[in-house]
Amino acid sequence: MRIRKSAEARRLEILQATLRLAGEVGPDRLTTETVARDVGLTQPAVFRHFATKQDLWDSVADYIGKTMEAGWAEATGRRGAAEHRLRSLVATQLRLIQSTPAIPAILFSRELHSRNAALRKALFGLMRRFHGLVARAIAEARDATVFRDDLDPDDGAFLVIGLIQGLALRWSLSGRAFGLVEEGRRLLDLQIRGFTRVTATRTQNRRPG
Amino acid sequence: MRIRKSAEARRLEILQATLRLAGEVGPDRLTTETVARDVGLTQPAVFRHFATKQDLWDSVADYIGKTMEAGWAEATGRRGAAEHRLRSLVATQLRLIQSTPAIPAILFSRELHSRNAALRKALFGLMRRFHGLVARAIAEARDATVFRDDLDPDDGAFLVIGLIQGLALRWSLSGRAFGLVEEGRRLLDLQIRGFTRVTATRTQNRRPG
DNA sequence: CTAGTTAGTTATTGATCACTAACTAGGTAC
DNA sequence: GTACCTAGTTAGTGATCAATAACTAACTAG
Repeated sequence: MRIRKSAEARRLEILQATLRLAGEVGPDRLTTETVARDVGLTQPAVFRHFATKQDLWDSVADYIGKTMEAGWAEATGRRGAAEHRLRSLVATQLRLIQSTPAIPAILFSRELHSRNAALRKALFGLMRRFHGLVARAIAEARDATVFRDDLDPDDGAFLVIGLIQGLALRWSLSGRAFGLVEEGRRLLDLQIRGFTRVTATRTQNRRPG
Repeated sequence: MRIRKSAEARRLEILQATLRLAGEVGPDRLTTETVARDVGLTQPAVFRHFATKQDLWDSVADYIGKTMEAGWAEATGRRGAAEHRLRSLVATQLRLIQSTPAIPAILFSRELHSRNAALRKALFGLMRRFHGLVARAIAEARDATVFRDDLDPDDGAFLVIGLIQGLALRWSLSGRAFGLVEEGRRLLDLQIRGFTRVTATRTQNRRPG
């Protein structure tokens, strides 16, 4: 059967299928045949829309980047306490990973990186931008005397990002057996408790484990 | 030229070459031809020592596991404060990653996982064992009233492991541009400061940023 | 010295891919 | 309704790999 669609609609279909399938079989094992079947096309039809497979990956990276930036803009745009903005950033990122599990798979895939330096640079740049946003939220919370004043915002942001990445990896290896966002909230609570300035009167004990 | 060696010696040579090269070109892009050339053999000679490539990967995973367990045993064997054991565990792991950069590459490689469920399970099991050791050290430090008593050891261990993984990923993406162990020590200091019980009299301020 | 074993070789095969060439049918402008 | 454009098709190519077949030279036991 031959179903014709507009070039633009097909491009988007192929992009999203690639992204979804990359999360299932792994970025490097994903063939154009698999993508084509998924969107209901023959394999060569993919090359009507993307000159090379590399071009397809570049577009995917671009798509991920735009999606992330949009999410971050929304999370940082809302007014409120810096600590709340920090939570919002992390939650947004985890939701994005949960809905698009290919993201860590692509980020972690050394294959794609060594094959394509541009993609690696783009992903590294994205990570740096996210780090900047997190560090900024931490710095503001520190300046508002909510976080300890000996807390280095850059290092704090590295810990928060490590929290996300460790969680994403464990989630991935576990076969996506738990809720990323809920687990993330609990861990972030703990991490933030460690960041928080402790006044002399406050002792906040819970019963031990 | 035909250089004969004992089967056992060759097996080890091939294993170590695979491990090293996996870190350079990526686990899934690594061909038996590349491995063979590296140890000075022809490609089919590899199959004199490993029945299939899968078998080679299984052996690599086993080798990594044994190396890790040995390192952990040494780090936890030494007597001393629980907090010191925690630092020792993290430092050991980072040293291991620094000397064998393929480890995160293999751990993160979704390709290998989807192709080989056994490998994935083995790696997940290793991660769980490490998590157990870290959690135990944290629990002991908490019971010794060094760490806060509302600190859940499992969650604390997840944060510490996230620290390692985030660091390893950043190190890998950055082209291994910094010292893993030093950077790790600084971040672990920060993380442990967040775990530490704060007595009412202690305020520990440094000048801000 | 000889027979058997084994770590190596060269040559080849079959599978899997990305990508191309040549053709075809659906949509649209006039 | 005809000419043109373009999103599709089928068929096929060349590259890359893991793995095999058949043979060979080095070592080793008797």
